Amino acid sequence: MTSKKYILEMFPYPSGNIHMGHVRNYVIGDINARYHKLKGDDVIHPMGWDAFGLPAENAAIQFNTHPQDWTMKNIQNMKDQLQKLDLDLNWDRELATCNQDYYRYQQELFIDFYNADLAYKKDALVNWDPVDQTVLANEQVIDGKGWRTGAKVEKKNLSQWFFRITNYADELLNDLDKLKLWPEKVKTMQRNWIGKSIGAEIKFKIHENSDYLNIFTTRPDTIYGATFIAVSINHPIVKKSLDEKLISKIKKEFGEIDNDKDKIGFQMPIHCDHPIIDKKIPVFIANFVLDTYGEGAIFGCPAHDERDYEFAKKYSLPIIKVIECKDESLPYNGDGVVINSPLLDGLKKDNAIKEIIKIFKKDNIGKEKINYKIRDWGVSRQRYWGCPIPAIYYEDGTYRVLDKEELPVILPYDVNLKGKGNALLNMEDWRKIVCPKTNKVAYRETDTLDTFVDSSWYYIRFLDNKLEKPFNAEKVNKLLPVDKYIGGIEHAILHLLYSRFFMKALRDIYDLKVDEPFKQLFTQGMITHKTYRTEKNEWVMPKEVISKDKKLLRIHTKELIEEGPSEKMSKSKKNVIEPDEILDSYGIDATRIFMISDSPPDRELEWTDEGIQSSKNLVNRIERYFLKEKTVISTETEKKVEKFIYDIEKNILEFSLNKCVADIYTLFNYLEKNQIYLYDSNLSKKILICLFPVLPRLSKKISTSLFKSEKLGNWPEVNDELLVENKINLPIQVQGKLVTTFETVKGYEEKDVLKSIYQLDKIKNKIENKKILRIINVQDKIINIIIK
RNA sequence: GGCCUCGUGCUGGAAUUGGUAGACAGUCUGGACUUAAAAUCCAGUGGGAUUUAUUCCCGUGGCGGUUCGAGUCCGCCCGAGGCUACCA
Repeated sequence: MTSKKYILEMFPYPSGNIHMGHVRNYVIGDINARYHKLKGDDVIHPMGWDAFGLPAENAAIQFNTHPQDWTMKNIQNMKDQLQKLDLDLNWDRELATCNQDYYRYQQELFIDFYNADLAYKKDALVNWDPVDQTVLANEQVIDGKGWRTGAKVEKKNLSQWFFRITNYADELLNDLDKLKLWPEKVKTMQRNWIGKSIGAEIKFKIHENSDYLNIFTTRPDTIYGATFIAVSINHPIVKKSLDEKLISKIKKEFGEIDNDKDKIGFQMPIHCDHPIIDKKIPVFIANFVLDTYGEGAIFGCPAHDERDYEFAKKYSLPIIKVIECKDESLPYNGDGVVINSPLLDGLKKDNAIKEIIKIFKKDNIGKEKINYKIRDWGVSRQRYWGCPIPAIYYEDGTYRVLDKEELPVILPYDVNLKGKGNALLNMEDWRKIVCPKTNKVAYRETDTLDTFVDSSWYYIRFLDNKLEKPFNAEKVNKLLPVDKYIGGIEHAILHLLYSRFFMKALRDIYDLKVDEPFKQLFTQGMITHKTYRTEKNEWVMPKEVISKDKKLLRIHTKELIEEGPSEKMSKSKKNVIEPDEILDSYGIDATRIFMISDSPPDRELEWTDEGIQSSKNLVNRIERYFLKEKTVISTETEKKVEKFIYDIEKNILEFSLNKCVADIYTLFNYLEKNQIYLYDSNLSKKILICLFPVLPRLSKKISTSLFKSEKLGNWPEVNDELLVENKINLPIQVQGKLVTTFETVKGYEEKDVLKSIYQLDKIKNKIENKKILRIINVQDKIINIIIK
């Protein structure tokens, strides 16, 4: 029975050239795709381009070109390089996210999301790069500075589009358990990112007026220990209580601290009533309270929280112990018996939490609450080179999301990128339209979508890349999830979480039957290389380094070179190996072998000259082997070949590709050592088929010369009978320690074996004059003799 | 600080998932071939001891435990890497 196999590698950003990391990624996928084809499966193995994004704009400015031209040129170049690698890809499925026939359907999806209330617009504090005049994503802010400009990032209140990923927080979390074929590490990272905490929401009444302050806590059991309230500077209560001038002064002070772990606060002219005890507690604005988590307000319990403790010490606030512990161990945030809390005394943490929530509920001052760390996904980007958001604004400030009939909103080509900020803002002709529905003047949205939106659904578009709808629901139901998705761990959270969200959202909008986009995720390791630098601390490319008299020298200048540790290949350290050059010198097969030998594919692979050379030697050796004249073939040889088929298949399926290489060596070591040559026998056919996924060129070449055909048929069925090895070397232990092995056959009679081994000198020596207490015979595996 | 992953020869790594530790490869050493180098082929390559053998002992970061038996399971400790970081 044939089945479908959708094998996908994360599509590349067209930066200009394929690098070794890509090669490793695609070789791993390609071996799988080729194997499944040989098994007779319907294999989908597409390739495309994650083609929108800021680097294109930067390059356009730098090289005086256009992002589109730059991107298209890169795509062509990289496609040529991929084709040189001879990967078995479905090029007819190719897509590029910057093409109209992709992004116009993304605009449709945006409208779907909007209509389903999964896309919305709101004012939000965003990271604003004052030099580039653009919003930056959180991950583009490094140590509070813009990654490109190095300018200190400001918080700015802007109206932004969001996707309601928080609607799916619980499902995204729970469904991780269903993803049995995902690395545990990635799932953990996603769990942490979603950050579900169970606790309580408590209403604190403001003493001076009738307002309330909501506070989220995971430790309501410590409520008696609350001695202050702290809120974020952006909390609405701040605006109500203080004037603008003072607020900006505090903001400035907060911004000026050197160590951002230092805690400072400002006491507000208001207080809160403690919800249980009859007392007032002060309210502070504190720099350590996050406005993006919980309610942006906390109650401080200094005795049982490190941050609150530090803050209380600094501002001489009372510290009340409510969990039993030694005074020296304060702040103590562990479990324990509640004290100094009349309604909770004697209870342990869990019970105390339950009890206090009961009391809160009864008095209507609080309830249990689940809080998530994950925020809604801000998708607006003030950049030109992205998918235009299909919305328009009227002069009165109202806006309308377009209807699908009004699509596409095409990204204009003639822009001036030299100005500051989003080039679309200056495109008056493009921006200004007359709304066909109202006949009113309107302006197009100039923000474009985060490029992570582009990559959140491309795996669906591949199934029908020319369809005049975003996707074909029937095909999605039939062909998704992707069976094997291969890529770098750096996408563990963002891309993979966004894609999971998209799949679930689309499922709900279109009534699809798919819950998760990727059934199996395989994260390949990076490729490392030694680093080299001159005494002047200049990085030097490996190909410029030669070894002479045990010293490393730079080829042309003869400068002395110092060798550094192996690190991820990077342009900045120049420790890169160019795939093109390797392919030219060693060929595709040797490159493929090296990509999977030595290290398991999910771990680092260190590039070495010896490694690639010995891979080439293996390829040559196999080619030479098949030139030798045929010899007599024994059953034992048949068995070895059968074992090879079984092992290599198992190892391909388990992504243990390094072991596939070992299987190949083991087989040819056996054949050559015993001078068994198979030439044009049936066994050769089987071997060549099994070599094909790993060494396609070589396998084809030998097949053609021996059998006059490139294709030798499907993956061979493993003959189980030949796999069973009857003869075994049974390990014999005395007192659990190996003494010798005994050659016998499977299914031996225990007493016969014992009789024979008692005659062996080694055993005799050990058990002479001793009493045999017990014989442990694990049939066909081991015999252990226990003596006294 | 929190969470996760992982500690096996000189190196990358195997080990049927609790049953012969070190497969396979690289490196290095010696030998064959060669005018020479590369390639190729042969032998050796965890540590130690000795009577040099079809020998013995030790050995999977450390200590302890479970078991007839532990690289594998459990507890504590040490170390490395990754992610995340004032998440209330």
